[in-house]
Amino acid sequence: MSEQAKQDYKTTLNLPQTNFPMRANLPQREPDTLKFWSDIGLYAAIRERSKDKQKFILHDGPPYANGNIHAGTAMNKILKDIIVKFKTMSGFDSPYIPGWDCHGQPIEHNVERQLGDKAKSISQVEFRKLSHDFAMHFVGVQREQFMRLGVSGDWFNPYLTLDHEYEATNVKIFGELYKRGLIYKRRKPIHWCIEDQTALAEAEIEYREETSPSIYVKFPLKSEFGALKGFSEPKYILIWTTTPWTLPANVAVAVHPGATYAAIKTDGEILIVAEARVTDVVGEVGIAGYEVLAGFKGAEMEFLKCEHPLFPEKESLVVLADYVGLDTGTGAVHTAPGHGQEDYVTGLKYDLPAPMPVDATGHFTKEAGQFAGMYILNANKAIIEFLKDRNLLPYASEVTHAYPCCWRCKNPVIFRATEQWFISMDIDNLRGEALNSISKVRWIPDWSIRRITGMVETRPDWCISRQRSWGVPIPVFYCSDCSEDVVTDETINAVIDLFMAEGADAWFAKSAEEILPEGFTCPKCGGGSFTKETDILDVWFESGVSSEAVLKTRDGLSWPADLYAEGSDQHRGWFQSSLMTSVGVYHMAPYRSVLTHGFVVDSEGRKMSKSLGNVVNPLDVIAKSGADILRLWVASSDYSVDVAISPDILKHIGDAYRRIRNTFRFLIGNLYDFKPGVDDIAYDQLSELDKWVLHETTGLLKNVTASYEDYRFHAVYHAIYNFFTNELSSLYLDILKDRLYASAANSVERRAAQTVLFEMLVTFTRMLAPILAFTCEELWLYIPEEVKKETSVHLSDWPVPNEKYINPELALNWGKILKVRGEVSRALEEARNAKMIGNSLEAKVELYADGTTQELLNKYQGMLAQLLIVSSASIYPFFEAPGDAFKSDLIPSLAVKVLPAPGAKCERCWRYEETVGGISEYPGLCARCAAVLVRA
RNA sequence: GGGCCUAUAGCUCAGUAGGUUAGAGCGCACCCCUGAUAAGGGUGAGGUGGCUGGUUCGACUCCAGCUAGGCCCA
Repeated sequence: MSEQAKQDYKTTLNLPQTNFPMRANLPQREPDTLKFWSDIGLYAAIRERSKDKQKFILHDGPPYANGNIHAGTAMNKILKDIIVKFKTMSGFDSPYIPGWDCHGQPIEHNVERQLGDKAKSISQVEFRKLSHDFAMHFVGVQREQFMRLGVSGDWFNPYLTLDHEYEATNVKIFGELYKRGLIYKRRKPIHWCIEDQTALAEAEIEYREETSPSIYVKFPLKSEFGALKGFSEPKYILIWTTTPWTLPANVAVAVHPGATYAAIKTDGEILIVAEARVTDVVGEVGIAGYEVLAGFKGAEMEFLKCEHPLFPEKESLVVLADYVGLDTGTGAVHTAPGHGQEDYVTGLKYDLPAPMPVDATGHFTKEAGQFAGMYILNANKAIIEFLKDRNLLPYASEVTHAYPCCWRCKNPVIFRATEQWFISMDIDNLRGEALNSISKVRWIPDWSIRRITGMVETRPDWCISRQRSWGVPIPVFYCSDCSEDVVTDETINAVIDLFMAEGADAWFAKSAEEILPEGFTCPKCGGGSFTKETDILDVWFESGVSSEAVLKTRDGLSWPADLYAEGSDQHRGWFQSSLMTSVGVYHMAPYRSVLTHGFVVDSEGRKMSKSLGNVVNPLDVIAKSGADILRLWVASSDYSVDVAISPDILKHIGDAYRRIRNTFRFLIGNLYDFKPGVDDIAYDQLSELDKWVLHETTGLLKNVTASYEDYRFHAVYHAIYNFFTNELSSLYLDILKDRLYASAANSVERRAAQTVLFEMLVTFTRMLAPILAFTCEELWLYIPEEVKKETSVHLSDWPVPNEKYINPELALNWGKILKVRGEVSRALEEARNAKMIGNSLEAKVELYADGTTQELLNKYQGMLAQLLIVSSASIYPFFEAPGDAFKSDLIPSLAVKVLPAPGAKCERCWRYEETVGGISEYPGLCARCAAVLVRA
């Protein structure tokens, strides 16, 4: 037979034909799909199609509008999109309104940096304009990037925290909380730059090496102390400090409750020092000889009173604090609640006053007595001298240590207590209500509720004021006559109206009188002149009111949200700020369920950082491999813990993608001549193998649907991927090739196979659409118009399991048959290694079995060869098995003998058949193939 | 330092109310095919289950400690 003739037979086969490319080329193709979605107005079409369905509201947490997206934000948005797409397909109206957090210090900081020296000379209104433009620029950048991920949503009508209506919502909620009595004012220490005379955020602090005084100060003990009864010498608690200038604000001495303290007698006085520090302190102070009089726990000293070392008429209380260190110093810490975060917390605990004798320029006020008017950093010397004169300073030296400095002027900053606004957790039991609300929310994964509960139980009052420009002003007026805060329905409504009309900028441009209603007077004193609060709201307050600003005000949404889905850091952030503002006003959580995901880390589990060089940029991944690769990575990962990404991991995902794509390509390629609705074969006429695969597919569909509903997308991925590999590629599709290629094109057996393939194509395309948003849309193009009613797969319905396909009895038999098939594979491999066969069609298989195995094989005798992809298979009793047959370890009483297939190789179907040459017209063909050609 | 969380083959994941030789797919090695072909099929080798103790007849599974890592606080 010539090559020419062989070629001729090839043309008589029904080989796959398709334009669906094997290589995805996603970076080039995906933008076309995006354009298609845009052209057909996909998001609006989904809304229209879903308008009467039950709502499922995933409320978007607003990312911060600066910089490009990163792997974490990409993962977050993809997760949300998978959820929304699945919910949409499975019968819900699930609108998605993306949002952005547009105010705040980082943007302000960036604008200041861009402005350089000009920053100080422009007006607040001008500055806010620049900040606005900066934020809007990145809203645009991120919108493009999120859209490129394939995330569908109302992208050109997002919610922005700088929208007028949104700004007004803050005022409304503030007013409600104020009316309920939850908002109060109190002094709190903040970072303060005395050079620039401004408050600084943590991010604006840089730590530099600075030299400070290091002194020990004797605090004269005034109280009787049981442990030292009987000693008449003057007693002192010795404290250590590196900031002598904070001593005028001292109100307490903190000791560690669990540490042991020693009273040592020297030179006619008694010093109290932590026992662990005695040796060092004695050495530093230069005490020649001493005697330990007593030892006692720090806790025993609680509430003792000392004389203030600078102001003898004042007292300083001994308090307990866990943070007191015993590695350096004296084990007793000078405490000034106005000058330090820890001191402040201790002050709250003991209800201590927080005097603030330092003004904004860094000079002592008259509260500082004899030091009034001094510049604080120059006052160190004066204070040290004063203490020396009073014989209260046994030790003075210097230390070099990391000290917080201003990012701009590089000068050391100070902690300085200023008036701040707070939301109380306990005045009206907001904390209790919040905890109660938390218990009614579904938290995913379940450890999430422990985390949020623990945090809410212990969190301090929420400081909601910031000394900043770029944000929403705290809507409070002050009476010029009586200095009282003025917040009433009238003032709140006036501010709401103003913001609705002109935005929060107007607060900075207009006077109080211009904002307040004509003739408004102070409710307390009747005064008619007012000033405005200059602080703005914490941006967490702003994002916290998003459910109010979006879900309650826009058409087509509903409150509370069905789901919030954010990274685990939001337990402290948005989950809480949303909860508090909502509980404060409505006594309930703004969400029914909260899903949280881990952070993106590298393959070692370490956070991504430039210095480690392990940063994976999602934009690079999209440009190189495509957004669907990123989406598949998200789907494949268990996000309930941290999620790893690396070039290696992405390579594996790329391999998996190609496998999925090629399996689809095989389905499509074999359906080129199949007309659904015309060529379908009824279920009853399908082969058992076809029925088996429909049974398995239906089971898979049920599993996958349940996994989607539980937000367990990695289970979806693994189930589908394994099915493609095990059930389809290596089994069903491999077996089907003979039927599809060699049977007559219009034969029942081939049409039956195509009926099944088509069903799988449609089902799997929809099952994967929430994940492989682009690829499935591409696949959708290959589904005939007569069958699909929708222009986009994302407009189609979630597949419904067909109960008719469920056939447990059949599945049970096939489970056993496939086990036999596995054993035959082993036997064939042995024969292959022995060079007896290459292709399995070169083999004839003899199966030796007993009992139920034999019965089962007999039942399926007719399709055994096809199933095993060999040329012939026959069954014999087990006892007849030849000694050299392959013995199964897995199935007792099963042996397999592989022999070269008798007959000749059919030039068309490549099976070895004794019928080859039987029909003279086609001397090289088997009876089946000859018959096919005769009929054609 | 505190709270919450994680640690199963190179990778992504299963699993166990504590009980025979810990699973899957990928990857890898080798083989086959060349009519899914920058594809497809087969076989096989990979795990002292982060470490150390404890409870138990028996622990990957329970407890404690430690190590590494993550988020949030301090």
